[in-house]
Amino acid sequence: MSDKSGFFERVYEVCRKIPEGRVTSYGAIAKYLGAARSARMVGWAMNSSHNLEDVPAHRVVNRKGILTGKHHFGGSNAMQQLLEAEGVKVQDLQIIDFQKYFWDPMKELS
DNA sequence: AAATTGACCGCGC
DNA sequence: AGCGCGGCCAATT
Repeated sequence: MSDKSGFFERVYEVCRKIPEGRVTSYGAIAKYLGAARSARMVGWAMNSSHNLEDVPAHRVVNRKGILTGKHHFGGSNAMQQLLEAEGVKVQDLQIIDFQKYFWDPMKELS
């Protein structure tokens, strides 16, 4: 652990710090890591994080609050179910009041 | 070993 | 105001 050799390890760490009932965007995480332009990389990190149980990737959505990666959660609406189960209202793969549930790592963690 | 994709975001026209 | 493209790092084929 403490393997800072990878950009991913850092992403996992932030994802794990996401409180329940809260969501964040790829760009926010990327920006917190100092790579605002590497938002795509965050998506890849999640792909690996899929093997890790400590990383709630279902709390990570895109900038619009849309569950872009719900297809990677098993091909079902599992991701939406998980969010709703935590108190986040999701409609048609889009989070309602996304701005209200938005959790900024560099603003909350700072 | 090289080329392409990948759960994105911000800017340009 | 709407559509398109380039950029970032790494993994996959």
